[in-house]
Amino acid sequence: MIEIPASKPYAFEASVRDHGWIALAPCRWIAEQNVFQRVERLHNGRVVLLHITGVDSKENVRLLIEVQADGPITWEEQEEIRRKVRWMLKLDEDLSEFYQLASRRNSLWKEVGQGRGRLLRSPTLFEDAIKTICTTNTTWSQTVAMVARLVKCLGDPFPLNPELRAFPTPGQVAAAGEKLFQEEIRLGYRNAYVLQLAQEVVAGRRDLEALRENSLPARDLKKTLKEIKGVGEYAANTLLMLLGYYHELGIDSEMRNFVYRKYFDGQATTDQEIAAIYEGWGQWKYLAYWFDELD
DNA sequence: GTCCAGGTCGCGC
DNA sequence: GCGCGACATGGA
Repeated sequence: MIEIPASKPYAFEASVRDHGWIALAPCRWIAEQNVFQRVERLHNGRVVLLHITGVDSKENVRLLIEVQADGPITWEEQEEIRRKVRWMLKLDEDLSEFYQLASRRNSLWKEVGQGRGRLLRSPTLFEDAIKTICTTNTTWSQTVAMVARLVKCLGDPFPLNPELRAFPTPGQVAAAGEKLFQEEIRLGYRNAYVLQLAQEVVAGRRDLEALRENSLPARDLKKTLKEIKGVGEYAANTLLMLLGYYHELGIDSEMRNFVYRKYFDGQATTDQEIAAIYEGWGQWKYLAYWFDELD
């Protein structure tokens, strides 16, 4: 059992579930046990099953990670799991300013300040980029199905239960031919985008994971993200959000419909007017959107 | 059959 | 910069 202390406020269950990402393979929420499950392929190729749960105590929240594997876990493997879980759960992000802004709002926002907002993300930007591409111009149920097929067809199996599979590596995606994508994985016209991205990463022409290191200003980061085929304005801002930059909204049909209903009496408006709604949130606009609700 | 869903690309202007 | 049609897939 690996243990990670998270400082309060931190609402484990809400944080993990507030973003739809929990529904995308190889992640799963096990409701009966309050457990976040994920199949993870470690750097050395070993596939393990993680069961993560949060235990509330006075001083902090203890995250307990149960690792199932086909044998003992080495110290290096433990450290990799620790690092990946910290990243997925965004434990190192400082949300205090967001909470401060929320506390000035009405009581609906009070709960947000109780430790929500650490939206779930994937261990790699490669995985999040593909998942984000799979949310564009489709329905959520199809996104879930697309990602499930990608994992099922290409991911490495968990040895103790081969039906559970890890998210495929760039190499595994790149090695899958167009035919397999067309006949089995069926991402529609996104097949070509996902394949191209994987090929670029494998060829060393695109270092996605370097973008996770906070070394670029948000502006350059966004420009780099939009160079990915299939990533436009919405997807780039969504990836920026996952990377911890919330200053721009990822405006999609879902957000438009929500804002029209809540703020414009159901009437359609421009994206500029949508942005104006969240202007007061400064650097936290996109995060605020996630917790805005119809009264 | 038609429309469209948590958009983006490539084109012409 | 902006407007527009095309785009795979599957459900209503």
